[in-house]
Amino acid sequence: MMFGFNNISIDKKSRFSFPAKYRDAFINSNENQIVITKDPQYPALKVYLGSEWDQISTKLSSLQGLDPIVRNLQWTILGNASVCDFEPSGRMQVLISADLKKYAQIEEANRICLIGMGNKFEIWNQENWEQRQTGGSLATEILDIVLPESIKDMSF
Amino acid sequence: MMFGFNNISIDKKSRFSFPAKYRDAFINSNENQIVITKDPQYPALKVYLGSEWDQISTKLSSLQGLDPIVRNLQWTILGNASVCDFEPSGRMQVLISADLKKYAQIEEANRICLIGMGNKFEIWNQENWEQRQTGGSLATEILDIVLPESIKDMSF
DNA sequence: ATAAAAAAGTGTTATAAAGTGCGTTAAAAG
DNA sequence: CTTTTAACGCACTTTATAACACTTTTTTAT
Repeated sequence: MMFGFNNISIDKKSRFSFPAKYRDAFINSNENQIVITKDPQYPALKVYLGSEWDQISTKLSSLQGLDPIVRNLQWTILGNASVCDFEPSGRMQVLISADLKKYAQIEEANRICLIGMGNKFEIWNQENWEQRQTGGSLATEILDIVLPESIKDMSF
Repeated sequence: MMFGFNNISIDKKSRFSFPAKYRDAFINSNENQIVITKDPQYPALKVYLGSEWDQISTKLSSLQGLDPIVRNLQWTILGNASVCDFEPSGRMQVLISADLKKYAQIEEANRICLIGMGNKFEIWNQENWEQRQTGGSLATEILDIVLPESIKDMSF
């Protein structure tokens, strides 16, 4: 399990490296892939370990896509996923694509917030994160989703 | 069980050590990890033993994150947790990260209040603690949370 | 269509900062 | 007075990041 707040840098080529404290967790769970995709509610990114992603993506893609909310979630989460090969014993570096950077509004910044949420991470633009944590609301956030039964038990 | 009030020092590298009186309790419960995170209501920190943390974090991360109140709690508690390896037979020293120090308003102080609450501890800035104990209210405290059913039975 | 140039991606190294461990001194407790 | 505990200082280790070099891919111009 990976927890905690990290303010880290992204280099000129849009790479960041996971803090060393997560290395053991990655090695123990034997991960060699990392998936970055859009957060469906906020201007932020989700980062899943390969095994976790397999479960989520399998379940999500099997749902009935005629429901508009489900379809939207499928588009957002599945349709923007970027799979990165990942070497836990190495530098644990990953690239953030231009699209995802744009979505999370971290285009010109060289720092991001990487938030360990247990079985996944979130990536935030620093200003957005601070605003959100101090109670401010963000222009693009989507809160009033009425969830269909099929995904009420899923957590992304 | 660990109880009682302690006024202790933090060194230049932001480490503190648990008072020796808690050593037996740590050894008996066979803990080798300590988790420090934000208190969701007050400008203070919570300190959990590893086993206690496992329960809380597992439950909290399994909840439906599309609910904004749940998501906020997940951010605060999971997203700020700092897991420290911990040797109960040794110096019982742990590091407080810069972020957590800032949250608890203990940035420049070299003393903190460590309060044993049974199965967890709290860490307070001394002035805040005194003010709180004498009935004063604190600027950043958040009291008016309406909890969803899913977390009404949890205690943090 | 081909070659040159530019851009994007990958990997390595060096250095400053952050974190860790341990011995010594000072203070408190028995 | 002796023993234990807390606080401090120092040295060592690890980590993060910026800078640089190289490779691959894409774009541009002839």
